[in-house]
Amino acid sequence: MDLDTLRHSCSHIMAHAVKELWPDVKLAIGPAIEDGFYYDFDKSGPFSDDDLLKIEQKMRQIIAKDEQFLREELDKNSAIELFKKLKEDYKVELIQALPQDSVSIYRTGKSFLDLCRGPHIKSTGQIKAFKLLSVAGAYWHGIETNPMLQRIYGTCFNTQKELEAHLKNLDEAKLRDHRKLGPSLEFFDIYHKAAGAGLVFYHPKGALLRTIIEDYEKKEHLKRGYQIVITPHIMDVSLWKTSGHYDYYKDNMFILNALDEPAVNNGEAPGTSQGEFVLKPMNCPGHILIYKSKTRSYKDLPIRFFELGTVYRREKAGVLHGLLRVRGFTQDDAHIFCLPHQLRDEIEKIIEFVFETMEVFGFKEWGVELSTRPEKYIGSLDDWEKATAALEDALKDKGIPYEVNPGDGAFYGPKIDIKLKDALKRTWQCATIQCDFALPKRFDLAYIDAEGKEKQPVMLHRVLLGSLERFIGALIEHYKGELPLWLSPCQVLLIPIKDSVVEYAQGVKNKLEENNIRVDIDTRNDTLDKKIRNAELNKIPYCLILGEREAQQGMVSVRKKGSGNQGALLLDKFIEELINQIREHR
RNA sequence: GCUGGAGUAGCUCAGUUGGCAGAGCACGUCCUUGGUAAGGACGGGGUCACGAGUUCAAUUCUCGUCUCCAGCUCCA
Repeated sequence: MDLDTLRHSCSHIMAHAVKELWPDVKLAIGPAIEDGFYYDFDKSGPFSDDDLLKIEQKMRQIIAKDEQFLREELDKNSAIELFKKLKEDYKVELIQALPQDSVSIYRTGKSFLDLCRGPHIKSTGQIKAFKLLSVAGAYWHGIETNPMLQRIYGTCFNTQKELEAHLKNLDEAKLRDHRKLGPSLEFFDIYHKAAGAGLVFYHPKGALLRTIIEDYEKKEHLKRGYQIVITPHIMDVSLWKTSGHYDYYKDNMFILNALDEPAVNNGEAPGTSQGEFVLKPMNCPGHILIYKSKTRSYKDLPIRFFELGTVYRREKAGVLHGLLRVRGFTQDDAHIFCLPHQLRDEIEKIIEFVFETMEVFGFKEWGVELSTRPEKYIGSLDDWEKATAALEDALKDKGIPYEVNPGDGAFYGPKIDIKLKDALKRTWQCATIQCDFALPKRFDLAYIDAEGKEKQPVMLHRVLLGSLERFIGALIEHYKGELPLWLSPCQVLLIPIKDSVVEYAQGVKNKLEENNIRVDIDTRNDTLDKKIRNAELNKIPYCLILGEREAQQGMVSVRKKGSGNQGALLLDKFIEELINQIREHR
């Protein structure tokens, strides 16, 4: 049975049940979605968890009756009359918006009918396995100013077994939640009371993880002809007016008043700032200023500036979510200034860089999307076409399948988004490549061409991991907190069995550290079993158990996370094997 | 920002129909010196999210604020 049809029918049965329990409720829409279905209702009070159980029960009764789904065609006007009589205002509105002359409705049982294009299953008895999951508010037509309806989510499968597997998968996702794992592994926390919401504090282990990631990225960027730059966290408001960010995102920027400061006169907007500064929400204007600091020749291009740039955005309270949406985060951000004919090659290089980086971090699958010009945009239509074509050509050149998101681009240019898929096949927005003719124009960027004439360079914005915060969240969930060896903040934990071997353990620690292995030592007064348990819970890749036997022979007893005792090895041998394994991992 | 739910020790959670606040883990001290996932005893730790109101008395009831959770809208 086609799952979409099954789920769509299941959502009708849910609406049927709701109408029987609460006849005054008005129906909105109820489609099948990925993994399930929902139906939006207009009801005066909220649905409680108990109500969900009641609805499920009623649905089971309707399913037990095995009522037929009967299709009827009606002309538009009589359909409008019918739904007006039923006081289904939302349905009336839907029908009025439909272009065709006739509409179809479906009846189930004596009492229930619904506007619907279909198709549906034959009868309600074909539903074998379903569950209602949650209630949430949702705007009518998804528009913020419209009334808020109540949406009930549910899911439905062909067999009970598949349903249970899906529910288990949902539980599995909960176990991987970075908001739980992150703090419990002492990677980070997100204080709310003392500091404010949406601000991340990296604890030593998380800061170490981030440092490892940053070091890797710096090295790779230098290798590929990028130059590392560092720009200020606050910059005069006039700069953001020039860039256009102020007009588009003023409400989402942190604006600092420093009225005792004299107005900045940067020659561009004299006197406009009156000592107002903006906490940077983007790194591009900073990089642009560096580009503009001297005359550039066509021979210098492409110029690739890379910055681990920390930006702040005043996100609405309701959108904050763990490490995925925060108010302060660090991007692995680069801006590439190039000649028009270099554009495609640069884009292709970036795409290769992205894919290689994803693989190094252990992500094997991804989806690619091309987003085009939005309603609010700057720049000329001609430039937008050129930019979009450049991105599209690069994707085609590389033979990369992609989907198009019309109108989803940035205000200054179209973009390619690369969404990686984790171990549970969930997608994470990380890399993005944006083509931009607009900012070079606004900032009057130039290079001198072979004939000595001033020309305008093209600019690419791109991030690989996106926000390091979000990426670390993705890593934690992908690996369930069990990071690969090369990323583990602590790679080896030394466990001396008793006080008399602590000195030996200290020697082992020094030796490992000389080989750049990250190592901790647990000298606390706990039993061996307890220390091993702690190491497992902290997801440390290797433990070395050190007692009299090992100390006498210069050996270490190796315990691998998840696979237990590996037996004893000479210390040198262990180090050799470990180093090989770290290399192999990436 | 919107709709709904929630907030008790560092963590996981009991509890008080309005009358001195509880457990396990974690932490500290002592005993124990161990061989591959929790050794034992004792102890410290709380403005019961915050602010008002009702009351002889509020962690408990009412209102407001903040934060978190499930979504919606948004995401340069």
